[in-house]
Amino acid sequence: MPPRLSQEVRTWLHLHRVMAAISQRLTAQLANYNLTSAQFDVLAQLYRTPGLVQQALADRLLVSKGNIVGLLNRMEQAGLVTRQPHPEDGRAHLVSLTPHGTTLATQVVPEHEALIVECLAVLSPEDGNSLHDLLRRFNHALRPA
Amino acid sequence: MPPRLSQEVRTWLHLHRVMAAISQRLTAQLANYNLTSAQFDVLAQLYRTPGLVQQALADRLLVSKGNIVGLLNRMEQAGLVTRQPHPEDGRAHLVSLTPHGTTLATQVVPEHEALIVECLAVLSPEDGNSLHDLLRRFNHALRPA
DNA sequence: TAAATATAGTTTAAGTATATACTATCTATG
DNA sequence: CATAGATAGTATATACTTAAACTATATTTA
Repeated sequence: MPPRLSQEVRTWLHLHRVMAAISQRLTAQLANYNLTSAQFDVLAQLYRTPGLVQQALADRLLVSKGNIVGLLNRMEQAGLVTRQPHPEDGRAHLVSLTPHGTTLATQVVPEHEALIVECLAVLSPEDGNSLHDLLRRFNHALRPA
Repeated sequence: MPPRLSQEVRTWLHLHRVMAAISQRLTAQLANYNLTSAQFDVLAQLYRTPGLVQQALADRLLVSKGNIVGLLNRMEQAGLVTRQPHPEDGRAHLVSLTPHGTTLATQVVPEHEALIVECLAVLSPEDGNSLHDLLRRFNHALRPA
């Protein structure tokens, strides 16, 4: 007979379920554009910050550099991004959106953000503010350790 | 020049980073026992609720039933779980922990929960309560849609 | 400057995850 | 009872993800 779960564990489970519920909707929306969530993340990052090197992309998306390689291979294949040699660093590649990638981003990034806003809107404005503030502080407190 | 991100999008990004930071620590702890996070989830679920059928396991862990197949194959290989024919349903398999799996669970489940508690402890008790309450309500509000 | 070290990107192996189609069994309806 | 539809589990194809080893280029330092 296992003991009742602590509040902390239940918080962690709630966090998982909230992420899962929202991710599911976002993934479904992106599927309309033949984009996976991982590919959208790359697209949106390059849309906001053009001309990143692969390692910078990995750092910003919190994934390994090896992950980025396969992701960019598939997105290059799909005509969304290009890799160009870095003018100053012979090891690095500058990654950019193609015109097609840029066009897609201008369409899908705002829709994606609108769906996030819609998901968050199930909370009252006060709760939304509280959650944002708590998560921001939580994130900050977790950083150094 | 992209516009500033909305508060909702920033909340979503904070959620991602908090999950990533905590998941990283949990994954590192589980690696000491040669367990992946996915395998731990199966282990802990069977520890708390012995004798589940594969589909029930998939439902509780919010993953596909196909995912469970490969997970159980590897865990069976590692001597952690067994599959037995269901006594009343010829299609189903009852999944149980082996003695080795049970022993491992009694060790690693409390350590895992302790690390979750430790991560949540970077927040004040009041903030911890607020976060739990907000996420519980958020989760509930997201459910029907 | 030469050698040691670090970094950018790639490759590989293993695991995770989904959707889809398939088999076997169960359940409900005619 | 027969069959039509639902469900449990599996197999396959594709994609995501990491860690580790590797190559090539930069940087540091002796």
